[in-house]
Amino acid sequence: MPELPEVQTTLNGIAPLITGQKITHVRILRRDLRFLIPLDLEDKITHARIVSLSRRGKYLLIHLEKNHNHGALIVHLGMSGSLRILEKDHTLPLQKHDHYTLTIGSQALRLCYHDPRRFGCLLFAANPLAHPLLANLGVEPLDDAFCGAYLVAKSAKRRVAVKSLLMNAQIVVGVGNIYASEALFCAHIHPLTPAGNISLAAYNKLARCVKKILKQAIAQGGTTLKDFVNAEGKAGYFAQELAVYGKAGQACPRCQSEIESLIINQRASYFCPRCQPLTI
DNA sequence: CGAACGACCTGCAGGC
DNA sequence: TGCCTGCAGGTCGTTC
Repeated sequence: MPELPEVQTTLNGIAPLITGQKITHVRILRRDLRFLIPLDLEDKITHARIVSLSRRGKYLLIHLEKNHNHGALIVHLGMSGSLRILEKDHTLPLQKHDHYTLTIGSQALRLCYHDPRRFGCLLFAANPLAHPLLANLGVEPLDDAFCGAYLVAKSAKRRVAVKSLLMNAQIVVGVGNIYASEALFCAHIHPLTPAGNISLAAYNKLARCVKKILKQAIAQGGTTLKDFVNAEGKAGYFAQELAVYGKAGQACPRCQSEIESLIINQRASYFCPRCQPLTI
């Protein structure tokens, strides 16, 4: 579910409410997420102060300080995860698939992690950017370093489908299955085009399209297809802006041709055969 | 090294 | 109604 815009939407929602406050209680109902939640996590973060929040790719980082020691919670939402705020007067019991809660401040609110498939993770690291999960990540798509020249350099002599390249987190982070299809449609590039065959001009356009699509999605609060909810438990609105994702058989919004789908790397891909001709 | 693919886990839609 | 299959926003590890 969550790609970069959904993670950013989550960050934007919770940061103003929890920054500067202390984690007063940690409750873990299930530790067996994608990685086991470390057994010493509660000890490490209880009574820590939340210094700030940041994002690296699809990882949400909650920076903490406790007894002059610094570190960060590394949160990943996997395919089906969400973090939401439970207000003090939220007396409903936790729901199925709520796996942990962090009580913030004087019981005023709790952060609650919900994840049916348990592909997400919760870890703690003194230096999160050096953690093995983060250390080898590629550039941020919204940074200036992500540009046509970068894509040309990274795709040299590579024949993978450009959609696979775009979804390779060692190249560029945050672009998942939805936004990869959308960006390629925006850039008029067929998803199966061998990555090494694409010109600088086309890659410049693709980089601009990735940024544009991601920024639009963030502005709309992310995409809700099934169950993504933001920190307030509300849906995102970018789904209504999607041009091709999930729309096989429907009319292309640009040329009215029928949108097609195919499987690339075991992931559904959507494109307009007329707007995105395959040029090998 | 790059590339393809199975694995992890649950829920849901669709076919019979 | 129930059973079965396939599919879902991610990404790591194994294999060729």
